[in-house]
Amino acid sequence: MITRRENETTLKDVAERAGVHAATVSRALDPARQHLVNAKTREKVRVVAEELGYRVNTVAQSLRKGLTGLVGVLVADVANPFVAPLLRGIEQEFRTHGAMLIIAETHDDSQTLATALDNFAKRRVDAVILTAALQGDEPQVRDAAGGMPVVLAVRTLPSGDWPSVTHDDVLGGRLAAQHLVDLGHRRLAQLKGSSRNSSFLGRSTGYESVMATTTARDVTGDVIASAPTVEEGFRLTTMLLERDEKNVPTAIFAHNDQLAVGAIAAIKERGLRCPDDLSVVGYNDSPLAGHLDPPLTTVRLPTWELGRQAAHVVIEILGGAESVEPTPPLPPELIVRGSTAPAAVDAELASS
Amino acid sequence: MITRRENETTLKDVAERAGVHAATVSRALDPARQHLVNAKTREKVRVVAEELGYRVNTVAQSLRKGLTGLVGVLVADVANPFVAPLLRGIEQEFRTHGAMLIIAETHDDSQTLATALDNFAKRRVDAVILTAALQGDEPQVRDAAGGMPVVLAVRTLPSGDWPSVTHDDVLGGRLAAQHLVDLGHRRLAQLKGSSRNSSFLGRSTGYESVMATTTARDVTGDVIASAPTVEEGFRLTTMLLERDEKNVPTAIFAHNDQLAVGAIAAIKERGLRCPDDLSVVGYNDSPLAGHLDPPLTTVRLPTWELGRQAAHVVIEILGGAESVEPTPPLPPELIVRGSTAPAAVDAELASS
DNA sequence: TTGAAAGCGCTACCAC
DNA sequence: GTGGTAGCGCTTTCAA
Repeated sequence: MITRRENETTLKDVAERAGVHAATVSRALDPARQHLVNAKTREKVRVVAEELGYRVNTVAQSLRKGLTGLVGVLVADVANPFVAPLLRGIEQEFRTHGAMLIIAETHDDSQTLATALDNFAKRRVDAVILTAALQGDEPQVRDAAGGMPVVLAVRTLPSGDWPSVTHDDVLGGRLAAQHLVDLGHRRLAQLKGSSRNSSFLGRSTGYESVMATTTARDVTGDVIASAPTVEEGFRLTTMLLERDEKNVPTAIFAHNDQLAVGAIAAIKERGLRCPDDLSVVGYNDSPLAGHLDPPLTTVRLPTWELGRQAAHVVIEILGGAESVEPTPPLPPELIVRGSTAPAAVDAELASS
Repeated sequence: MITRRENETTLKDVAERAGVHAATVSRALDPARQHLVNAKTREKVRVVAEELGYRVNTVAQSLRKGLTGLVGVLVADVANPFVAPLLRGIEQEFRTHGAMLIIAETHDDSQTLATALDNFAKRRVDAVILTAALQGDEPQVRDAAGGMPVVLAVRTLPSGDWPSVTHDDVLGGRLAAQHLVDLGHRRLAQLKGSSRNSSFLGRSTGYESVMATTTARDVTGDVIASAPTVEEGFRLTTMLLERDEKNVPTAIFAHNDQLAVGAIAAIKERGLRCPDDLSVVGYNDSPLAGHLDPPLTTVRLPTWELGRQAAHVVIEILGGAESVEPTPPLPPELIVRGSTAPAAVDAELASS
């Protein structure tokens, strides 16, 4: 049996002790309405409230106002390194508005996503920031969201039904591919994440757009990581390295740092060296990326800023904005470190 | 102006359409009370509720029941690598109870901690899991917590006023120190975090208990990291290496992986090698620790399990348990990798 | 400037 | 097995 909290000081208690009506206390304590109250009364109320250790009951307030000051944030995986800065950005932006964040994870499962959204809806969160949308989730989001405002962050959805704030993953993919091509690599491959995830899809698109305009070959084939993990990076790279020589890449663009780390491990395992034999580019600039062996060349994202912008869009919507201006995708930055190097003299090239 | 949500389907709407009383709908829809309702009525209500897309209003429910199903989790820093598994453990344990987590950060600032607790209290969370307590925060916690149950996790407080679930940091410190001593190191040093943080304090205690029983020397001195970051690890280690030769350690126990990474960077910067010249042990087994250069020897914590246990204690308290049995500290595990090696033949030793 | 009354949506209790 | 009533703690009219 769960026991309910007892003996809480209520508005009425304060009112009685201060010798005024509850409504007056309510007004006196609300910064937005204190001016309606006589300065003396206001002070009296403040003092009594203090004495009694009064604390508003946000639950009652929410019921009455129809607003909870709660924003639901849905992430695929709290352990993902970009989640922390994202949450910080969101929190920062909401801090002045007194909103708090309620967080749930989807683990990239549509059913879990639907359930989480439903829970948010029952709790009457004022809005949802959804960072875990996968292509195909539209019906779940539409149904479960009901009347709640939803803002897509990090990952977007093709339908365009919801405002979204994203990184420019196409640019990130281009930056990575161009860097490798510029280093003289002639056979490149991607370690791709699921294309239902718009971030990964964008990275592929960017990479491919570069490959389309060079004479370097894309030897990726149709490999896709079943999950963007170190283990998958290792497995897929091992497969790439086992191909006949003409189809082994000399440079790999991994869709995130974990895949990249797995790739490097596979390269070493095979007795090859990174970057001497193969170059590897990661994505996300995870916390210790610069201290890996070798230090990882990767793409850095302004995720904190993205969080702020997503929160800002929410604030606009809640403020009654008819339509929010589309936010341009935030540009990433290539961080060149030790895992990429000029291509070794290449048989294919030499024979031409 | 913030607009309030309109046109929500309420219990009453469902009741009218189903031709029954609201109270009946309430009973029919609550798994715990459906048995009080005639099967036919129950089904009828279910169907109508479905049709109308009815969703309980948890806010009203909470007000009435005096229970929100919300648990506040206070962390020092969401980016800390152990936060993710901790949250998962907590969430996992609460999932069946339908509770959700509301999260706030303290950045190790007492004022921020007090404010966050106050916000939790206003929102009438059912309990707080506090992972960010620092020695000296007792008054803030006592005041701000008011009537809320508080469970200390990860970090504990000397006063013993609150139940707490922790890792066995003393053991962790001993494991690290013993490992280095066993490798033959004769001059060891710690990279210590603030002793107001019980985790760091425990690690020191463990380390010192080992040092007290060997002939190896502790050359730590009174250096303490102002923050447990890579930069501080670098700065402090540089200082250690600049000392006269007899006081330069050949092995370093860093209170977390970031400090360890900074230490390794400083060692390299000075033209020395890890582990050939100096061994380094970290703490936490951060995600990419095994892929650093060199792979980091570190202490792994069962943080997921800790989260589960903390949540479990909360559930017991909410269940009305008079007193909860103290939870024994969870044992960590030493993960030996490449950053530690036998001590080089030592001048001090050779001359003896 | 303050008070009184109503009601947000729900559930506990008591009648029937 | 079901209905009625009251009330959780607050804010918002409206009236004085």
